[in-house]
Amino acid sequence: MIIDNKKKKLLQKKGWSVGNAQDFLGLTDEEAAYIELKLAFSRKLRQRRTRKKLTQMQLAKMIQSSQSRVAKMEAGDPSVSIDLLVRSLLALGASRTELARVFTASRAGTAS
Amino acid sequence: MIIDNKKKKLLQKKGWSVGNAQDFLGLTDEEAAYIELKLAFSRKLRQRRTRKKLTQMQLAKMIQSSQSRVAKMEAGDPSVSIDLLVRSLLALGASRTELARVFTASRAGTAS
DNA sequence: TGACAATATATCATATCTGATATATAATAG
DNA sequence: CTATTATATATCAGATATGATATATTGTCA
Repeated sequence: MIIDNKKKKLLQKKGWSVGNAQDFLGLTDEEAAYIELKLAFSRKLRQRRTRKKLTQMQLAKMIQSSQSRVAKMEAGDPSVSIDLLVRSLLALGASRTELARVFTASRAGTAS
Repeated sequence: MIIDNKKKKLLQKKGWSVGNAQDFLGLTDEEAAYIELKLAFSRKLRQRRTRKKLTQMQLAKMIQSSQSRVAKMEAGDPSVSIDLLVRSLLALGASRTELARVFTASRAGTAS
């Protein structure tokens, strides 16, 4: 995803999580869906972590990572893979059902 | 995931997709869940592709990749990320709901 | 205000993933 | 059987992601 990363960074510069992504830059449907998905996982991660009253540092240790990377995960940084997000959520005890819900609840601002 | 890759390869050597993964090597719950998840995506990808009567070569072009990588994706090769699997599925037109179902239908042999 | 904890952002060496290529092994048709 | 097409497996250079580290920013409490 060479081009996408640039696009994604641009997206982040504006506070894009306000609305729904979809092509206000030249994003294809897949690209938009993929980005939204990652952001949905980001939100879920922060939600899980804060609900458990864990600091980013504590979570970092749990998953053998660093505070800065946790911050990036929660910020939806382009340098973070879905793999890492999923593994982190699993480490936080997220169930399959909960992970599945992330997909259907992807639209920004969906509670849960 | 340094150690996991080795474990995963070992898992593949045996025809492990028969049963359910879970710690018959020293897998933690998260590790097992993560691996099963990836395999579930693999199965879904092949399903989507064959239903559309596409060859691996054709799919490869659709996602700017190579036939060999598609084969690896469908084989659940450790060198394939969830990101790539998800992006491929999106390119094949999979809906969010369909992706979500992958999570809950992860146990080997679940139809759909 | 200042001190302290939490989070954010930047950079970088190394690990991992990726597309490409080559080649091997099915699978199918003639 | 032998072509032909599809799929699998191996290797590798280049691309991307990762943990670590440093530092900046943002709380929060006294």
